[in-house]
Amino acid sequence: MGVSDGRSWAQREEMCPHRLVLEHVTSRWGVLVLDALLDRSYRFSELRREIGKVSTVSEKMLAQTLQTLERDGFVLRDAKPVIPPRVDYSITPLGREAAEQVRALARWTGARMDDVQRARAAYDAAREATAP
Amino acid sequence: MGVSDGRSWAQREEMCPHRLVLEHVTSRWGVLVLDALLDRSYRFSELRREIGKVSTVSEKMLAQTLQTLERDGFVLRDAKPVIPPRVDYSITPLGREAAEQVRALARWTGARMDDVQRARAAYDAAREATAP
DNA sequence: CGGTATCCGTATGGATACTG
DNA sequence: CAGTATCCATACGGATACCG
Repeated sequence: MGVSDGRSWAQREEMCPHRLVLEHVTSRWGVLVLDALLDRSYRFSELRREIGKVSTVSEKMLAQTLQTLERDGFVLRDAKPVIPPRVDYSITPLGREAAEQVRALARWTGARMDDVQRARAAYDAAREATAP
Repeated sequence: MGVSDGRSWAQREEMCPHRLVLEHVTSRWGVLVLDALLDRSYRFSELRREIGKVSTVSEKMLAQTLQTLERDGFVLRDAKPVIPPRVDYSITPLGREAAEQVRALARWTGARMDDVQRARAAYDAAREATAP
């Protein structure tokens, strides 16, 4: 298992297995993929563009993320045997449960951002007073 | 902002701010710290040992994680001016809200592990059939 | 179009040593 | 004990090229 085996640390098998799954769904791109698929299914490039509205993702990382989520049973991959190729990604019932919780958490952070901002301002101010 | 400035990518300021906060609470060690502090407060090394039951964390990463969570207003740091030093970490009301959701998500993944395992087995079997 | 393969710079984070 | 500072291996992930 070398440097470029294409698997993130969150995909290798160590520690308790459910920690890994948690890492998958809360990973950088996992969150955005699940959130997008919660609303509707997407084709690969379409999904890349949708996610790109928030943060740019490379093809490699998107493919990797989708594979991981598919293997875990959260995402369904439907490759139509047509030319040009067409692959649709949708969320599974299991994935929906995960995605809803992830989205709830994301919404919560959004809603509490002002509290966080104030906490940060206070923290930074306190540090500036001690170490100017 | 160089190589060893001690801040993870999740701590640098890019993309929508609430994505950053989400990264903080769902980060590798953030999850474990919040989960531990949800039950009671801990001293630094005590917390390190507690988390170590699941996965070993370096002093550096634990300190970094605690600082980030403190700055976001999720964790309260109480440094007693005694010798030897004693620092207690506890969760704030805001942090509790986050931690409860994170714990719920963690519990969910634990509860659904058998579904995930089956999905993985099916996925792997399908791949083995195609590319033996 | 929807990927996979390869290369590669660099942020990430672990080990160690040191300090108050 | 509770950190900070430093060093450094590596895995993370972006860019590019190419294939079915």
